[in-house]
Order: sequence, then C-alpha cells, then structure tokens
Amino acid sequence: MRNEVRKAVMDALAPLLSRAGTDKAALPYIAIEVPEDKFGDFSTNVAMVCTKFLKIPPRKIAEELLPTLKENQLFSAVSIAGPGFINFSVKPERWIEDFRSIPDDNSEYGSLPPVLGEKVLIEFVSANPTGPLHIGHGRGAAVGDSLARLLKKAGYDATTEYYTNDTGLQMENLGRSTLVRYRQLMGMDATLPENCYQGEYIKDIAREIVDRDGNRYMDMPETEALPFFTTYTAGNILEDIKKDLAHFRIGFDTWASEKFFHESGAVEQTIQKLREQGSIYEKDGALWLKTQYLAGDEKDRVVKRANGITTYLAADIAYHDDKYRRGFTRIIDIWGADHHGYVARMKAAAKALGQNPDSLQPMLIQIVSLKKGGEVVAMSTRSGKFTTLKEVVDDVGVDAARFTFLTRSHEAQLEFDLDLTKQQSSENPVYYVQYAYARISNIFKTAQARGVEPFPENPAWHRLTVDDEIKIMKRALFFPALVEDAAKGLAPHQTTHYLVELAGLFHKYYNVNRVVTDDLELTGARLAMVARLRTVIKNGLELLGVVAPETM
RNA sequence: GCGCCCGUAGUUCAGUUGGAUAGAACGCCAGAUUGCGGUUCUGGAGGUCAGGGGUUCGAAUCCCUUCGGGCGCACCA
Repeated sequence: MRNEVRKAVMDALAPLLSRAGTDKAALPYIAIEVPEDKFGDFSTNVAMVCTKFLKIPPRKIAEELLPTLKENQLFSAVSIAGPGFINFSVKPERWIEDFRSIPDDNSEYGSLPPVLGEKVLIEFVSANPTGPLHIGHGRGAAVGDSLARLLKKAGYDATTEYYTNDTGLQMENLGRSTLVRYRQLMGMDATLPENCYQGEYIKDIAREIVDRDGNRYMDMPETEALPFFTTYTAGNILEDIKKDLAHFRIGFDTWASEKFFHESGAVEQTIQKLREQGSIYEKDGALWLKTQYLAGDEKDRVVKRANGITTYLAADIAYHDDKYRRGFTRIIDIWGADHHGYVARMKAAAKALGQNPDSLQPMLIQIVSLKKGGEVVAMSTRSGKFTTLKEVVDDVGVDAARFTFLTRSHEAQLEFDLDLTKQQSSENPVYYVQYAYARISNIFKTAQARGVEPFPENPAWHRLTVDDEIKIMKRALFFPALVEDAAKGLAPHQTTHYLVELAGLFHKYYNVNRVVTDDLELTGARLAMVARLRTVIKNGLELLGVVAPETM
C-alpha cells in the first residue's frame, strides 16, 4: 500500500522534475508516513523536501501536485496542510481489498521480494570460550538473531556466524586456570594467579578431568600439560555456550575459528599482502597498521609484536578478509559497547583490504543492567561474579527474555527488570502480545464448538464497519512496511513496539465487540478479519523468535 | 587528560535518514466490566526533550559549549 502511495507521488512529481531539468536520482529522501489519524492514512513531506531543489515554495509545489494526485483512484481525498504536507485518505474498499489478501491460515505474510546484489553476513555473540554467556551476550544474541530473521524476511540473503577466539594469551590463562584448580584438587598447594579466571565453573571442569584421568598430569611439566588443559577447557565451555544458545533458540549458519586463520597461514598472508601494498610498516621491531591514516584512529595499531607473535587484530583482519572473499557485500559485526574503540581499527582494515569502509557496519550493543527486587544487581566480568544468560532464561523464560531484549534500541542502555519480566500479566508486553494471539485462537475454538463455519468462502467484508475494525486492518497492513523500515534501519526493536500496538488495538476491540454471535454473516466477516490479524501477529513474533501460543 | 556513546513524563523507554499540538507502557487518580478465556477496558493528571547558544521556512533530531552519567584509551582478546 505504502509503495503505491510512493509511486503516485513520484509520478505526480515527474513533470516538475523534467521541467526543472533534473532527474530523480539526485532527489533527497522523500518520506511517506503514517501520520496521526486526523490527517488521514498517509502523508508526505515531498513538497518541503523538494523546495530547495526546485526553488519553489513548498505550498506551491503541493498545489501543483494536487490535481494529478486527486485523479488517482487509490485515494478518496488528498489535501494540503500545515507548511506543505500532502495528506492522503485511501478509499475504504481499497483497504479491505488489500487486507483480504493477507493469508487467513497463519502462513507466510510480509516477506519482501529478494534484494539482488547484496549478501549480508551478521556476526554476533562471538564470546570467547573462557566462561559462560552472561546477560549482555544474551542481548547481543537476541538482537543478532532477530536482525537476521528480519533481513531474511526483507528479502536479503543473510547469513549468521559465530567467531570463536580459541587461541592466544587469554586461552593460555584459561588453561592455566584449570591446571591450577586441578592441582589443588590433587592436594597440591597452588595459588591461582591474578590474571586467571576465578569462576566456579573452572573448578567443575578441573573436577571432570580428575574423574577422567586421575593424577596423570601431576608429573608433567607445565609446558606439556598446558595445551591439553587449554583445549579441554575451551572445548568444554564452548559446548556449554552452544547449549545455552540452542536453548535460547539461537542458531548459527556457520562457525569461524581464530585458530584456523592462524594455522592455515591466512594471518601471515594477509599481513604480507597489506605490507606489500603499503598499509603496514615496521617500527620498533613490530608491524603496525596505518589505522590513523586509513580511518582517523587515535594511533596506529600493532598487528605483529616484536616477539614475532601476531595480535588479535591481525587475526581479525584476516577473518574479515575472508568474509569479503566469501562474497559478502555487507558485513554486520555486533559487538559490546565496550568495543567502540575497535570500530576505527576495523574500518581501517576494511579500507586497507580494498573494501568500502561503509560495507562494514559494526553495531554496538549497549550494556544491560539487571534489576531485581527494585535494586540494580552489580556485575563484574573477570572476577566471575556475573549473572549468566542461563540463570536469567531459567528464571523468566525464553520468550520473555528475548522480547525484553528487543524492546529497546540496541544503542540505548537497557534495564532488565527480572520481577517484571517474570510476571505473566498485561504489564509485561510479551504476555500482552502473546495473549492477543491466544485469544484469537480461542475465538476459533468457540466458533467451532458452536458449529460455525470458521472460514466462510465469501466473507461479508462490507459488514466490518466498526471503527476499531478499520484501525486493525490498516495497522495489520502496515506489517510489510514495518519489515522494510526495521530491516533498513537495522532496528529489530521496532517489531516489538508494533506488536504491542497491534495487540492493544485488538484487546480494545475484543473488549467491546463479540466476534461469534447469532448473526452468521457478521460472524463470518469478523472471523475472517481476526484470522488475518492472527497471521500478522504470528509472523511478527516469528521475527523476534518468540512463540505464538494457542493457549496461555 | 584525550576520544566515543548517552541525557525525553514519577519509572522504563519510543520518536520513521530535520516536519504538523513530543508518544507508549508501567505507576498514580477516577470510572466501567454477570459476556469468546483468566492476565480486560475507558478517561485523566503528568514535559524547560539536562542548561545555554547557533544553523533554517521548521530542531528532541544537525553544529558549538557547559553540566551530569557510561565506556574506551595495550606489542590483551
């Protein structure tokens, strides 16, 4: 529908453009919006936006467009208002005509035609296998997964990936942590170094090794035992991470490993390539990437240390090179907000690799603060004192957790209220939306119990005259536009707001209107309507990875 | 000290690449509700968009500045 309005506007604008001798490629973005009710169904700022361009006052442009727009059969009314807005009312029969094309069988709806020439990679979570996922990872997971669903729905070729940092100094620290705990369990007087991982889960893993292999590693020198402990611990933790993610309904299309890029020689090759090409130079025995020159970074960054060991950044450059080689044209990296200093570095890397830096889109997820019993729960990472994703999900459930993570823009800090999220009442948006779905499902059960034909061949659409019915149909029909907007804006949280609004319209309607009545014709029409509403709610929840329940 | 992000109703947050009288939920106040299924609905109060300056037809949105909060400033990852 919105696209039809856009086309009508563009068509009307065409003569003015050719008269001015300009083509529409140079045109600024023209908004087709859904305004407040009183202004009609759609509005556009086209006249204001084109003022500078055409050197004509906004109201004058609007007046020139008006006759053409009024001829369009889509509209029942077109008017100029305020500084130069053009407001449209769409003919009621056109709304119904469009609305009836929504499937009434809960099937696919809202998918947009394929976007050609774009291949998107979304990398997210990518937590180091040094400990369990915490609540912040959960937010990143929910955002990344929902974004992937959204982009796919919007017609993009999108792939999800998890990058494991399974090598390097932190991995050694991890292995040493387990080794020390192991020795302690074997009765040895060993103390855990500062830079080691203090969490209880390390002890559990050490205990597993004791049960498995007994004292086998006690006599070994550390250099010999360490690799085993590192590999075992990381593998063990990664399995737990995968389990937690699976339970949170997060799946990845592909898994990438830092170790692989080192072992395959890709890291060295990439460094070599960039060095020959002039983006890397040598200073103080180390190799530096010109991040300052390439992307305005504060300073240049080391990719290979003086001791010959490559840095994390080096591997990440090789990894991103690999992403581009695999044919991705857009690379979305979802990171914690504490990585913002890393953005310039990777933009520089993209540029050095010969790519457009704009094709790399890091999304920084702001922190989550946990609130319990009205108080904010303190969290610190390394010390092992943090709330795990698993704890939260076990407490509030997968649906509520996912939905809550997606109620806020990813770039706003989020307060996660455990008590509220756990509550199964209308105060909790996720239940409010799910309840709307369950209610509709129940209406059909009622209809069935009363022997009413739930899907009449030709619903009497003209019987749907209640104000709220029209509102519901219009809002439901906005769904494809929502998919388009949210995908374009990388803003999956818009889906939750939309669903809450849609559910609100329905609850209000339900409260004053009965669907199943003795009036069979009206009943048939209303059933046809709520069936289509159900489709939209289900497909919306699907974008969030939240279940649409038949019963609560 | 330098850099990045943020500051919107009592609270948590939206605000569609600058648009019409800044919205929602929760909370609060007042009411409705024997009905398909409970966890329902209606109305109301509530704002210096942190403060100040600028850009223009028009600013919560863009620029400068002050204040307040978060984060980052490694040859760690």
